Amino acid sequence: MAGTQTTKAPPSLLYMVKQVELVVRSHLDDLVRPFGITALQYTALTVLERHDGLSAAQLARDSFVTAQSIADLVRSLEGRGLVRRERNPHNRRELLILLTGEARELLTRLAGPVRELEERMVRELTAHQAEQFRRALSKAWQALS
Amino acid sequence: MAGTQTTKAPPSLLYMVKQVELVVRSHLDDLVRPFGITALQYTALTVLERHDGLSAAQLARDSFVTAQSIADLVRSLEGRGLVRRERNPHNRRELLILLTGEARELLTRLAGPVRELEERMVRELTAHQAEQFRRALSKAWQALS
DNA sequence: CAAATTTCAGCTTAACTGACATCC
DNA sequence: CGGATGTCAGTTTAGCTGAAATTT
Repeated sequence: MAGTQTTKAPPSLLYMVKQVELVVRSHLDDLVRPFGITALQYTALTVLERHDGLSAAQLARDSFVTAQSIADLVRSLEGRGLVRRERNPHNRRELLILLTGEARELLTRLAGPVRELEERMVRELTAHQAEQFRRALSKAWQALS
Repeated sequence: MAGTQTTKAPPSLLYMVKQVELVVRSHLDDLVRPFGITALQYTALTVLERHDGLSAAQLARDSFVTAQSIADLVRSLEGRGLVRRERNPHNRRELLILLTGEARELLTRLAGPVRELEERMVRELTAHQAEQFRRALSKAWQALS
């Protein structure tokens, strides 16, 4: 104990990351709820948008979760008609996960609102600061992975 | 649709925030596991460290969760001897949540490792960039709250 | 046979809602 | 009584583990 503390310690960076993620997820849930999906499912769809035809095992490795957890998520997306699964012709044990046309339409309709949310998140920053913010997040992710 | 996309869209800021939070929580869980608590419980303790004697209702409002969820968390911390609850003498329906000496010792012992984790997160940034990162997180949180 | 992928069954945790009692 | 706080009971969701089947 180094003397009496006159100013409170600021929230840690770790805490602030958590708080930002919490409030982002809350807003994202509001945006996607009318489409009958959760923020988690939406995020999985955007991952597939960048890497269509991933297998569940690959998706799981990229997401820090077990294959089992991904299986549940994919099953729910398949039930909603947003993904279909197809055997990899070169490796018959793999099931490739592919976006359906309905999913692509959903992603197109959500692109604007999601971009607005993202712009709102950085509205107090200059364009340069927003870019630095992106780089800092990327470097933080790399440094801890 | 502005023509054919030749380069993949980068991950969105929203996605990167989520990924950083995920990997931070994973490391934090590793740090606190030997003490028999979860990252979530540790985070609650650090909130109480900054605002000791909060009521469960206040804690819930600050954390975007229901009073019921906080009650479960507080009960588990009380069972581990890390907080005690005391009636507010001026308002007998309120139960103030107070850190115990054991919790303060635990926080002291974890302070170093947690600081190291935080330093690792920003090790690819200059001191100035790390400070800007903190400000960007703070502004993003405010803009969405 | 060994490793990778998927699937099946069951479990745990952390959130939620609703109903209720207590207190100011 | 009305509003805030806390508690009790039950539910849901998202993650987990372990075991088994299939393919390379």
